[in-house]
Amino acid sequence: MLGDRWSLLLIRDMMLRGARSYKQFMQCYEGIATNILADRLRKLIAYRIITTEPDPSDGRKLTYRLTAKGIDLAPVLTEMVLWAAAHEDTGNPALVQKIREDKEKFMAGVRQRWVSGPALRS
Amino acid sequence: MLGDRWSLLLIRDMMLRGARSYKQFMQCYEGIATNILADRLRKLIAYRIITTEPDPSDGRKLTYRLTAKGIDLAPVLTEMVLWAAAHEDTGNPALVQKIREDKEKFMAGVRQRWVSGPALRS
DNA sequence: ATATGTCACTTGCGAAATGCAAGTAAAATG
DNA sequence: CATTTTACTTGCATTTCGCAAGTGACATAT
Repeated sequence: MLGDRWSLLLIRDMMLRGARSYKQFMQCYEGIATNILADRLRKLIAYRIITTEPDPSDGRKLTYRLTAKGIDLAPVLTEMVLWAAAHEDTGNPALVQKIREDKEKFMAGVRQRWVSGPALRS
Repeated sequence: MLGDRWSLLLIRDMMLRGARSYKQFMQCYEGIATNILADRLRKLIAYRIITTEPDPSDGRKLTYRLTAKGIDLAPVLTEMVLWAAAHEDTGNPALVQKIREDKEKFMAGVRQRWVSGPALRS
């Protein structure tokens, strides 16, 4: 279900980088093909990990949003980031430091970003 | 790196079910093709997540073992099991209950099983 | 000692998934 | 009204996967 190359990366981009639109996904982790991105978003919606809603200020845009089920993946992603930081040389040492200082606080922050509102990034 | 259908399942089978031989992997999560299994084991060895050593009592057998790096995936797998239990109907409710009661204790147990010795299962 | 069985694979091949480039429709912008 | 932007789709070549059928080293039974 999440056992493919991209699904977890997309969720990571939503959680850690705040990606919410097709275009942002294309930019965030460059390398995903447009057809694959469309397919994975469709599947994540089918699995009820994300939802989509139209942007009221721009009829072209869609906003992708993590569901409660998706937000509940925060502990998994958090542990993955920590593991990668410990065993691979990976980006964003500041983020890792922040997570290590207070894991629970970090995850609370992730959840907070998704409870409501159209806010972008942090 | 772990972004394929089988790698994480293999690690899960080692951690949770104590799988240590090719044959056990074939039986544990039936459905993996033999060539894919061989390939994934090779890659996991290349990534230094597992190692292999010959069985002294039987020249045909090989024993696969998690490295420290592999054992460090325990928190990731643990959170995945909890997530799956919360949002999908998945097997082994007893295990989930055990994890929920004391997550740290459970992970300590996982680590303990891999520090030494040829013991099988639990 | 030879035949059969077991274990950890490899090989070949069709099917499915992926990557890439190009195209499209609807809405926004100049 | 022409051009851009956004979120896709389509076609096609390449890669990966799944399945069935070997293979070779070792073990076991006769």
